[in-house]
Amino acid sequence: MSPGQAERQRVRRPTMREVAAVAGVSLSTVSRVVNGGAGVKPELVERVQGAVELLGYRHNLTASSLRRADRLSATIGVIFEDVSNPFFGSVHRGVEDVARDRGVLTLVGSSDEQPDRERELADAFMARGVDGLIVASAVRDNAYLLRERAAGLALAFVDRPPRFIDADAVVTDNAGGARTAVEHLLAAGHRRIGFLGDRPDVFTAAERLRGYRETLASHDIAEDVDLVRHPQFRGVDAYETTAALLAGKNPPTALFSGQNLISMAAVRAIHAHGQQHEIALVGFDDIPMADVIQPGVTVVAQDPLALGRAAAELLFARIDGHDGPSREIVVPTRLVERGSGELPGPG
Amino acid sequence: MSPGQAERQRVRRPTMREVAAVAGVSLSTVSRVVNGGAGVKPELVERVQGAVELLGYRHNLTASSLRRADRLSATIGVIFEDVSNPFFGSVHRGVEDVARDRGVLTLVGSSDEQPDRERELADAFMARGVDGLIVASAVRDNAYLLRERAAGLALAFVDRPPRFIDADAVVTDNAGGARTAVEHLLAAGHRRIGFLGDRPDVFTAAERLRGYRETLASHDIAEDVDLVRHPQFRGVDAYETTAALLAGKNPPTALFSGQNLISMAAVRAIHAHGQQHEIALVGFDDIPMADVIQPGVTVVAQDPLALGRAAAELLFARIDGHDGPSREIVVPTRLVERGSGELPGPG
DNA sequence: CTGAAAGCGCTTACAG
DNA sequence: CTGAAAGCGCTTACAG
Repeated sequence: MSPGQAERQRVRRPTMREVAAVAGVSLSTVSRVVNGGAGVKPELVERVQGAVELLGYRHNLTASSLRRADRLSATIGVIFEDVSNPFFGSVHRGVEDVARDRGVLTLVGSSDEQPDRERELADAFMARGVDGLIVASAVRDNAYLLRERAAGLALAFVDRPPRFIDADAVVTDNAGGARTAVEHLLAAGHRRIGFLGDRPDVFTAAERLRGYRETLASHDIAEDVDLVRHPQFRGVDAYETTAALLAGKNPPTALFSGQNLISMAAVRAIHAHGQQHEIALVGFDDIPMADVIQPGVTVVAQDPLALGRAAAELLFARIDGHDGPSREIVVPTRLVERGSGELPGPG
Repeated sequence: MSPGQAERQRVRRPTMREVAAVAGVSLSTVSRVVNGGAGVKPELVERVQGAVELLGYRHNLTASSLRRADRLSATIGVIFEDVSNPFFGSVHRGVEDVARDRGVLTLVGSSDEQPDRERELADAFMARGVDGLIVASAVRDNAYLLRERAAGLALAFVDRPPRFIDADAVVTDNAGGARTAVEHLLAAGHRRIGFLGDRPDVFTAAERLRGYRETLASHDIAEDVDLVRHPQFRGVDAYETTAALLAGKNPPTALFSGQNLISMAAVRAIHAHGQQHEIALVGFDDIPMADVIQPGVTVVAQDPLALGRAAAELLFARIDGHDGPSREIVVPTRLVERGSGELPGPG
């Protein structure tokens, strides 16, 4: 039996009061020393530090922030669709890097694109007294956050802008990136370009679809509704959706896939049917190993790290008391030509 | 100007005391209702709930857990090497899934494999009163956690076992997986098999190297130290290390790469030199799009989701008071043959 | 510069 | 079944 584990319930963590007793000073003095020691005689500082060392005292930030004037917990909450999606993994890292410089920790949760789950997470974060919330929102209406914000919660949206609430946001230039992608395929001579993307009630998907449509329209190409597909579930279903699209009677010669997991499935499907040197493809958002696949997968890359960093910076500005009008930062995309997007069309 | 943001400092969140006043009951009764309402007259429950609704009262878990007997914060801390590494993204998701079923939230941080950063994170989590810690540790000596555990912190190690502290752990069968990989390459006729892996002071790297060595020894193949390389930095440097290894005077005919990011770099280097159909490769840990690359990348796959889930389950058992001896769960690997590992050797 | 006292928002014996 | 009181571990006016 592990003695440490067995004693879990018995041993108590020393308190400031006990440190004070050992150091022979008052509770107030210990608090002052623990919080930086401003205006405390060096001799007392030393005595308190000795007692802290001796007892193994650890500051209780929970009790501290409950009593402190600013009420800050040095903790923020982050809501993503799925922490195991590499895109959000990088956004997460961007947030963490900025938060870390401020000594702030991040609570993270996955909504799985379910509104109820998103609200539950927001509630749970609030109950734990987070100073702010960064959210890649999956709901149609973010008004549920109005009351929280009024109660002092700082807010920043990332990847998708807020709806029915005025708040800071950092988004990728989705429509612009989609235009770049489709223009690129048109320039290679394609006219029948398929679109694969999330349901359009996801903001990013709607924007990318809009960019696709606008570009076709500006080239006087009538939209063929049969070429626009929305896989219900990512991964397997996107694979089948791609396969079905390519097996249709009048298939596209090129594809624009509007999300990283969908792109991976589409690439897989095209390769499975041996059409990787015939069907052109441009994906929105970069995918791993895209340069090693033959042909290389051309993408309109996002900058998820920058998204996360910018969102955290906007959030901390609010936490610091900035109360100017809401800001929206649009992060540009970058076309990365690797081969699949440069396959010539029939035109 | 956004009115909500401007009023951040002015509006206060209603307290239980205010709810009590509005409902015309005592603070105690409000507390009882908020915590489930056991033993409170239905009529009072209703009145309290009405006041809660009216005022928009939100429970303050921070204050609650400070006063509660169990002291539980319903929050755990998780330390990874890097949250943007897809492997840890999946481990994270496994942890979250189990925690979510219990209403527990996760604080997450990246250590970047730096011992100081790991200790800082552990301190920061402790200061915020987490109920337990799941850690993929990067330090040589985890004794720094002894005092925390004695003070009641539940502990579970994931991906790497604890050192100098007796605690629960969930690890992949690293040596066994490495043996499988190297046996597979030997069976294909290879005798000169290179090893690419993290520095051996990382536990997983040492274990995989051990599996590699044991397998060679069991086949009476003398180790060639020139074939064992430890890229200092992942990514770019692993690429160059691979290129240098293959460009040597007596290069290997096969590679065993001991980590996902290193495998990606190795695949990239092999392809860049057009040797993807000559140099066999088996990677430890699966990599994205491995099935689409030509030839497909053979790997010994881990199950990161299972690692995360199991670690969370061990942790919650401790949080629930289980005080049996420490347990170690070893998660098996799975060989996934895709082509690169089946390229024949000269033997 | 230091300490005694009040109180952050809540839970929990205790008495009625 | 309900309420008044004490107190979780800390910070912060306030007085000395």
